[in-house]
Amino acid sequence: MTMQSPMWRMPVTAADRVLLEIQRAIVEGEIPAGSKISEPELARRFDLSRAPLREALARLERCHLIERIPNAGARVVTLSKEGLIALYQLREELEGLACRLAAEQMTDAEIAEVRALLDQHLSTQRVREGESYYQEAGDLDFHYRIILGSKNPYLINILCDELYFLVRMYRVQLGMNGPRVSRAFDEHKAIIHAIANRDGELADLLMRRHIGASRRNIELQLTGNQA
Amino acid sequence: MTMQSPMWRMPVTAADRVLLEIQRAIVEGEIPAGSKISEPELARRFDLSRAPLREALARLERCHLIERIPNAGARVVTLSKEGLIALYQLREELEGLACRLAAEQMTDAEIAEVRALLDQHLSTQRVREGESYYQEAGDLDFHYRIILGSKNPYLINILCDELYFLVRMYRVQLGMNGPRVSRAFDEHKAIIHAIANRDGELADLLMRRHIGASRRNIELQLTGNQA
DNA sequence: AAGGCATTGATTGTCGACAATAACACCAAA
DNA sequence: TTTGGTGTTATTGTCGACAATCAATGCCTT
Repeated sequence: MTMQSPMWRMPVTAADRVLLEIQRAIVEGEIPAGSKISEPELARRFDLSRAPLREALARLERCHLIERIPNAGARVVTLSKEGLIALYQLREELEGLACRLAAEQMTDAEIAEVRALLDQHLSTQRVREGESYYQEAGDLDFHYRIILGSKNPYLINILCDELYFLVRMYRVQLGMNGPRVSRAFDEHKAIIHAIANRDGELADLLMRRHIGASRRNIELQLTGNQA
Repeated sequence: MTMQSPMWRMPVTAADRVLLEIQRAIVEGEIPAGSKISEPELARRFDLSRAPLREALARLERCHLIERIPNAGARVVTLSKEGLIALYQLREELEGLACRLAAEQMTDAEIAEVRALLDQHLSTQRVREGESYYQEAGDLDFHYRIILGSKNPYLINILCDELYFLVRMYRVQLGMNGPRVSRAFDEHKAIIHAIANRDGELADLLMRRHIGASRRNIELQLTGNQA
């Protein structure tokens, strides 16, 4: 039960580097959702052999960004309403659990760090109103801290390494918008406040609501723009 | 959101076959917990190249049976009390969710199938008292049905493909014992009964208790035999 | 013209060899 | 004796080529 403490290890190997690049490309839609993955083409594009590329593809499948069929190739996942709902059902449950665990596992120092982080993000947010990137990064930071605070390696692995790339893909490609950007800060503060009070049940409830609201927000975009 | 409907696809490729063999070997302790994995050695043992073997190792890492460190090799996981608790915390939460979803997603036909399955397992169990294998297989069958009944692809993937090999490893290597073998049947019946009544909350509660009891059972073995 | 079948083409899966990195042992100096 | 450095060895990461499999095209038959 070691599972290295830095969330992502430094990309030391070629497979690691190309994995990060392809992850970014897929999440940001540079490689379109639903498109076919060609191993030779990607190998040429990133100028490496197919061996490390296949290693990267295996990990992409692990975080649900591509789907592979033996002897038939891989496709980038397609975003859908059912997929979003299934994904967020899990997020609600798992991050709710993370909150309960964090309420009894996080040190006072770690909690203080998160609060400082929130204030910092709030100030930068006020300046750059509407800049979705900072909201994105700030929100991710917050959720990551809570998840890590659970101190459960399996939970951390599932959320941070396997599910969050898909979450980001939905959020980036369908866009975050409107009044949620500022409301999210208040919800974050309420959650960390509950954790600071060691009230795991309340933090759980608030986190589920927070994630549920986020899901409905994306769901609106999804039903409005396409389908 | 396709994710092929048969839980495990037929092992068509060499990597698939060797993966199954190594999984079994690790779960049953034939390859001891904590031991180092040597790629050349395993390649000779299973008479294939390192390419499909590394593919298999990547998937073994995915289901937490081995831990890899770049440029340093892989080790079989070591079983520990903390690991067991962290694993079962997740199981309780996820299978509880599976029960709530199954209560509203499973068809009457699927529910009837599970009930038939339970009766069948009960009869074979009465005959072969103490044969832990049949208990193991029957219990797995039951849980798999409920999980599949949730109809949530991500939940199914996490539980069946990533977590359950570790669960089996704990159960096989530490042994199931005592009165739980017969009690489990009653708990299973109660759970499927709640699902049949479309009472997701109750099924959730019963499943969490069921898994919690199983955890305490293994925990006893773990603290008694070693450490 | 429609359907089935074989052939062609491309892609994936697998192999053996090479290069780069890390673990290990040994030796020398403090 | 211990510590630091160094050389060796073994393991992992990467490469290019071959074999097996699948998708597509065109042809033949009904």
